[in-house]
Amino acid sequence: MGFHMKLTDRKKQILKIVVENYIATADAIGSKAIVERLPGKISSATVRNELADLTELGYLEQPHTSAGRIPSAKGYRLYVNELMEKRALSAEETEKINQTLSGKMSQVDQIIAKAGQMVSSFVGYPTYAVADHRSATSVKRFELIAMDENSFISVVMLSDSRVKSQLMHLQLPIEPEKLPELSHLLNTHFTGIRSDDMNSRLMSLSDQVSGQWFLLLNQVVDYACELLRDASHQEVFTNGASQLLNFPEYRDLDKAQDIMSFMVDNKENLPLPTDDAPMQILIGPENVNEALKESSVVIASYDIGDNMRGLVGVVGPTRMDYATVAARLSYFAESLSRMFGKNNQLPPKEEKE
Amino acid sequence: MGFHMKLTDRKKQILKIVVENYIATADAIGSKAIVERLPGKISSATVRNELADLTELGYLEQPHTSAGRIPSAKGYRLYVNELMEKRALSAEETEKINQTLSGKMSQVDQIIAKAGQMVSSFVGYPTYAVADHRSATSVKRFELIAMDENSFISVVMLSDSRVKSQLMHLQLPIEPEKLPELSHLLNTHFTGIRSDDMNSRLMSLSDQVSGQWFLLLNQVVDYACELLRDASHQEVFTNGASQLLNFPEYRDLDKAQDIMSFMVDNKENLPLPTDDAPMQILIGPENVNEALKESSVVIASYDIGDNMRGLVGVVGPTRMDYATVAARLSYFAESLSRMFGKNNQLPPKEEKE
DNA sequence: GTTAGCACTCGTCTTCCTTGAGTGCTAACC
DNA sequence: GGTTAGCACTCAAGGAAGACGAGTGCTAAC
Repeated sequence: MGFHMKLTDRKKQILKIVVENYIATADAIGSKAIVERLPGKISSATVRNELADLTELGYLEQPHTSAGRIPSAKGYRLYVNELMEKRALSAEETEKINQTLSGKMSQVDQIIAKAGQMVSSFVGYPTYAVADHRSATSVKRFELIAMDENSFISVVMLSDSRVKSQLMHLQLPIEPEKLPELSHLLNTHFTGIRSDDMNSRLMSLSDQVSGQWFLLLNQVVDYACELLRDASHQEVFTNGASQLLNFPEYRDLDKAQDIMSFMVDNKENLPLPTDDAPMQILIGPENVNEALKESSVVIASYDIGDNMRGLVGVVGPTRMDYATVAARLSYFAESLSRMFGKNNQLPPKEEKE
Repeated sequence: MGFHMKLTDRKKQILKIVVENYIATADAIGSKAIVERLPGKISSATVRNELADLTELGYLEQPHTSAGRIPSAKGYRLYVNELMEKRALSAEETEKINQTLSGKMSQVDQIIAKAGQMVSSFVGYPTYAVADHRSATSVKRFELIAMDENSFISVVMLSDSRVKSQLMHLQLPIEPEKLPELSHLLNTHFTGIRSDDMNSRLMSLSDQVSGQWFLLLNQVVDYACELLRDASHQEVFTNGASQLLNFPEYRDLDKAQDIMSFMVDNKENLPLPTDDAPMQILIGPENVNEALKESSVVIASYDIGDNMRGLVGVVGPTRMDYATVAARLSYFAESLSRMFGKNNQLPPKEEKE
């Protein structure tokens, strides 16, 4: 048996049958059952020979001597790369997706969260969703609004077009007329910079402004720093994690516990795409994370606004239905890009400063 | 055997032993083991007689003829109401809580979410957290900030002191000077009312303002409506749901699936307290929700700001360690109230209009 | 009211056996 | 050479039978 021998067509065909059978039934398949699904008339003994070869080459595994064959991670990989038929979505499926998308969504966080939710219910696997900031976030604009003499609202617009605001209170009263002046100060000194630089800027102002003003500035700058920090390690939304318990591979309570706690409590280190491909598939041990070594992840990204992308990851057992998931997920991602991408939502903006 | 016969002290003592044993081990206990934990010298036959009585009265159950006794829901209830010793927290425990609480939190949503998280890790059971608006939310103040001639920021302050804001785009350009005028319009007509009434108000303005202005108002009012709607069915945060899988009562995959999907995907109808008691315990079948009939929930509430309370619920099997959970949870709730309650955070405000 | 004694119940664990799907190998075939 | 029939072998799964033992309920005596 050669090392880098190219697989014969028949071997590939058999591998494909094994993979698809396992995806559908979670059961090993034997030579006899394979013969039935193979087009020509071939004896089971022949198939057994082929199976032995495929096993030796590492594409298949047998759980125990008399149990038929199941795909190995390497087998899945070959299947995904070469054998899998890119499924086209049926008219009903695209229709259903379009319908799901038609509800209006306004805020970025909402789009991200909702996207995960929609994908999950549509592909039938749990998902996670997160925003991907392509470049460092900074503040684009400050605005202070007087409420009464002891409190005011500070509004902070970030470079990714999100706007955040909060009510703030003061120890000492301030005349409302002063606020525009302070806003101006903030806008001239604290926009377009990274959160790390904010404090030093603030310090350099400390002798130019009165103590009372300084306290106020400090409050607002603190708030902005907090926002920028949050922006860098973004919230991860997960959906439908409990669906995992339906799959027989997580019947083992320990495995279920592992994967669930990872999806629910440890969301932060779910995998992010490593390159710019529109879609990426990580199969079993290809996942760096220990808790995912027996699971697979399909990740897609889509555009929202400028300088931002949304990510959706689908999580399932290694025998996940890659063909269907990939088809649906990529259609989803494309639709989302079309709806919320740069061209559609935001008028082009030049970067500040 | 009388109907409303008051239980003898010995019966109560035995019930207590059964409950606490079951809480600790999840196993039924028999007469012989009970004798060992009972102070005086009593024979197992006597205990058997007592057990038979308690079973007939509905406080105990036997899984099968030769399996000892476990508490029924009624037994738990008696235990919680009368027998449970209110645990005092140890110095280390209060210290640990205080330490956990010392990190600063600014925004209301953050407090809610963080509280659930902290409680979960501290009581060792999953929790859920939600904000409880005591009175209907309305808009307190609008503010529009010009960005460029095609876009502006609308800032909406709600009656519960939260401030939300969003960037909005216009089809037709508008002169920035007009915005204060429009803000004023919004503040006079759309503050202090319920979201249901907003549309009719908007309609009544439709012939007083130009079409272009109307579009803008419409956009802002829509946004406000959305916020008010969100406020009424508030987001529910859950934490540590996967811990449930540790408990033997959820070893059954179907039950695990039920409770997990309830905690993760169906959070909205986790129980809210039915009265104003600072803490409430719902035992097994006392829960209205089908998925919780075999679980218990301990709910506590705490004050944040004016007109708002935070809720934390602890979810676990019926044999949850009520004494410990209750002690820790109530200390937590009190501490949170002390930190974020009316007196500390917000200066008193009179209601608008 | 309490206790000792005893027959009885019933879930759990272990052992042993059967069954059958699936394999790998050999030898014959085209 | 690849292909096929035949056959002995393996091994997980499922079921039956029995031993074990924790726990009960009842009776009769204290």
